[in-house]
Order: sequence, then structure tokens, then C-alpha cells
Amino acid sequence: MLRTIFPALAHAIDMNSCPTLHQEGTAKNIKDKLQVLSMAVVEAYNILPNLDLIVPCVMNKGIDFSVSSLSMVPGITIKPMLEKITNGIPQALKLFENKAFTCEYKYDGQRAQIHKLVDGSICVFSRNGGESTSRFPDLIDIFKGSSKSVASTFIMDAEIVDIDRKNGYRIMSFQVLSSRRRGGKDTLVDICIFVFDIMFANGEHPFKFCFQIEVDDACLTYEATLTKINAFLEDALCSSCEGILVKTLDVDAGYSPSKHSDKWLKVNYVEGLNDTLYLVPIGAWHENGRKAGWYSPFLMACFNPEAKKYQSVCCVMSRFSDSFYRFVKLMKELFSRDKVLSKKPPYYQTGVASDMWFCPQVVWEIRGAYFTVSLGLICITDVKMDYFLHLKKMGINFCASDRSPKECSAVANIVEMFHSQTRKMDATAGD
DNA sequence: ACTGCCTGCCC
DNA sequence: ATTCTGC
DNA sequence: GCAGAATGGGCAGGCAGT
Repeated sequence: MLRTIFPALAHAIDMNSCPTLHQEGTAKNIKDKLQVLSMAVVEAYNILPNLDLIVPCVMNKGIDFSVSSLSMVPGITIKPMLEKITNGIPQALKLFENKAFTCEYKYDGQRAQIHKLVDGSICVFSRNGGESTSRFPDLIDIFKGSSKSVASTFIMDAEIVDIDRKNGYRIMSFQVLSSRRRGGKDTLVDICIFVFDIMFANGEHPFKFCFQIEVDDACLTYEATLTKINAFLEDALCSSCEGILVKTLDVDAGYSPSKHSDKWLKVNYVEGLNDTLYLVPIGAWHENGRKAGWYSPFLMACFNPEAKKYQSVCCVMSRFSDSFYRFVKLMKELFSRDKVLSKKPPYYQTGVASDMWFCPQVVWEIRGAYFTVSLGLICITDVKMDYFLHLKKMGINFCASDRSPKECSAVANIVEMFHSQTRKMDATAGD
């Protein structure tokens, strides 16, 4: 669309509106004009992704078309502004060097663009523009009750989060939120809405703010800023958030639809922040197609000294990447035929069935951002019966350890890590 | 009524 | 959501 | 560097078969 359709559209409009231009202007001139026009069309599409509305307008305005020729329309989703991922606060600070910025919690929920239409009805759209109004009747009630006199129309950006109001207003994970029954009422999963932007209200784009920067914060040193934001990130993680968003307040601040914009930075995982797990690959699945013959993913296990069993914890290398290719040779050696078992041995305890099983022979270092609880993977049943811990966002270090398989992480350590992690998942609700 | 399989839609 | 690829 | 396509994990729900 952006690279082909819209430039072509711009070209067509241009030729249609002033056919003489191509004889008059230089080639470069024409190219520049087309570039400007097609960028304007792209920009318009981002706030009004509906060609039935855009094309007539562009045809009418011709070469003079710009975003301001059109307005947002409640009921038609704006392409949501997206953030850029960073690997830590220092990187975020570097990107925002000498700029004013602010920080917000990034809640672990579902993005929602909430519209109030001209007829007064409330509509909810997902990140990808899908209608999800029917999934959140309670949201509709909240807005119908509270927004009557405030605005006749609006478009706002928000995060819908699951909150346990009966249990200290604890914010629950996305996993729990998505377990809501679709379509109808659901009394089990209560929600809360965090609005973080208003792009449109009463027919206008009201919020082109000039931000006033607090003087004291503007004077902080780098170290003081880092400390402050670190504390804020820590707060966010302790509040069951996924991390924080760092948003610029500089002159270029504003809503940029559809862009993985440098104006919003996400910090949700800091390398080295978490403990390393030492896990043993006990099984693997075959890849298909042209990757046939290779293993992916690997099933990783820890050791339970009491049961004298290996218990699966997570899968790693669930897809191929550059780093994987570097270790293909190593894999082949490690799991050559004599190391492959004919069937799952009794000292492997797992709820999943991998294609093949290996002798316990090496230990890999695995780091992860946090644990979730799921039905699929293994083994730590003292967390919640029938549910299993699952390490999320893991990375792997193949330069691993001289440890022997029985010196890998013990199941008790992993349970302890789960209980002490700052994110409190559903599984701990019974504590 | 239960199951596995598949889809669609979230992240 | 992340990751890879072609432009 | 960007946009698009391809991938993963997880959820509810539809549907066919038993």
C-alpha cells in the first residue's frame, strides 16, 4: 500500500488534475511534487483508512491535497501509534538526549481505540482495527455513564486491563484478560481502562499541547535521571506492568499514527536483570519443509532431586534465527544418533510430547524475563494444580556452563524465582 | 456430553 | 507480539 | 531504515465425529 498503491494513486491524481504540468516542470520538480502528494495521501490514510473517503477528496483537491483536507471520523479507526523497543533505560536516555520526555506505565492488557460516534454510541476497536465492542459490554457501560456531557464525539487510545477488584485491586495479566468469554457478559474477569491519549474530540484535534517542563527535573544530572527512571520502572514492574513507555515531550511530540515512532520508547526488559537458569535439553521437535532434519524447538528441563526426575520448564529456539545457524554443527554433534533415546524415559516428567528424546548431557544457560502459568508445559505443580510454569521471553547462551546435567537448576529454585518475581500472576491468587 | 481439530484474534 | 527479508 | 510477510504463544469458540 504505502510504497506502491499510494504513490500510484498520487501520480494518477496529479496527471488527472493538471495534465499540463508534465510538460512545464522539470523531471525533478515533478518527482518532488509526486513525493509530497503521495506522502500526504499516506498520512491521510493513517488517520482515515478508508479509500472511499480519501480518493474523492484527493481528486477534488488535486495537487493541493494535504492531511488537513480531511478529518478523523468517529467509527473509523486511526492507525495506532506504535513504540520503538529498547533494551534498557540507558538506550532510551541516549535516544532522548537533550530532549524533554515523560514516562508512563505500560500495562499488560489489550490496546483499545474507543470511539464515541455522532449518534452517541460507543465503539471499541483493537490494535488492528477489528471491532471488539461486543467483547466489552462493561466498558460501554462505564463510558455511557460518564461521558454524556463531556464530549459529543471522541476517539481515544487506551489499554484494557484485567483487574481483580475483590482482591486488593490487583492487576492481572493479559493471559487472564484473554480468557474472558467472547461476545457476552463475563462476571469473572473484571476490567479497568487506562486512557493515555485523546486524538479527537467534538470534531477537533484538540491536543496539540505545548508542554511546560518542570524546572527541577530539567536540571537533573544523567545519573539522577537514570536513578529516577530505574525506580519508576521498578514501580511499574511491581504494579504488574509490562514495563514503561518513555514519551518525548519535545516540539515534535504528538500522535503519529502507524509509526514505530522514535517518540515512544518501550522499556520492558533489561538484560542481565534476571537470574540465569541452567537447564538441560531433554527433547526436541523436528523442523518441517526445507529446514527438515534440524531441531526446533528444544524442550528444556530442570532437575528435581527429590523425585530424581528431570522436569520440563520451557521450550527454546522455537524458530530459526541467525544465532541458531551458528550452532547447528554443535547440535548435530551433541545429539548424534547414539544420544537419541528411542522413547521418553521414566525419569523425564513433562506434559508435552516432543518428537525425540535425548540423554541428559549438557547444560544451557537460559535467561527469561518472567514466568507465566499455562496448561501446556510442565511441571511445578505446587504453584497451582494442573497448571504449569512457563518461562517467557527466554534467551539462550550456548557458551554454557561446564556443569553436568545434575548440576542444573533445581526445581525448588525455579519455584522460588516464580514466587519472588515482581509480576504476580493468577497462580498466586490463592496465596 | 466430550474430544480433537481448526479458525480467528489478541499479544 | 518478534523476527526476517527485500527494497 | 522501513514496510510487509512470516513466525510464535495463547485464548475462546465453532464444528464434526464419537
